[in-house]
Amino acid sequence: METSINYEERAALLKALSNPVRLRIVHSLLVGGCRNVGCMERGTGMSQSCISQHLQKLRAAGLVTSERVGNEVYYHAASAKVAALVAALMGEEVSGYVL
Amino acid sequence: METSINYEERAALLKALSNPVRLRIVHSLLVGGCRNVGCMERGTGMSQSCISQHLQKLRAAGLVTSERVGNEVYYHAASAKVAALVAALMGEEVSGYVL
DNA sequence: TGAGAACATTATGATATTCTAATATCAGAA
DNA sequence: TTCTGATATTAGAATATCATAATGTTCTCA
Repeated sequence: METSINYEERAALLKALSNPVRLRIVHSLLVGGCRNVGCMERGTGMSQSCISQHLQKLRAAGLVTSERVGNEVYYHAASAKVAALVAALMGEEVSGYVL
Repeated sequence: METSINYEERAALLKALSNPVRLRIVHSLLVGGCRNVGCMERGTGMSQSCISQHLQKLRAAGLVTSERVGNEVYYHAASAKVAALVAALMGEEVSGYVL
């Protein structure tokens, strides 16, 4: 059994994505959908606090980055690696994604 | 925000994989490593019960299948979809994997 | 049939996750 | 500066996860 691979780190990546709300958020970012919290609230029906906490987890895991523009904060998928993973999961083409 | 996609189901898939021990087990199956419980025990250092419970979760999520051969039970990765997902995560080629 | 090997299941305590409610921060407009 | 909208953080309860210990089950072989 392979022992040199960092399974902890990769499992943590999956864990950060393994929640329906977070997966939806990240997928939405990749397909050019919701980028700020308000839109995600409306899209998911979850509370503002809940969305914000999920975004915090995604940030902590390095899956998304954020950028403040005036009053709002805009999110982006952090890397091509994330895109590749989600594409494999969703059965979609990475070429259709936006970072 | 896309609403017709089943994020619940896909998140559940990720969740089943999002544990270091389970990820290692599935990856091992894909690269032709450990196939039975005893080998996984030795490879991970976890107890027999613990491995068995993880295998149960993997089975329940449809990630692996099992096959009894005499005294032992042999496991296999369940689908090409699983292989594609793990390949994307690990940065490996699906072509090097076995189902 | 009986013992032992290989695996599965159950019970349980410790820890983690996830949501809601309440409160705090931060930027722009009046 | 004060109000307001947008987002973040904190506290807390309900539920889920994970490892261990103990017990069941199933197969092989003597």
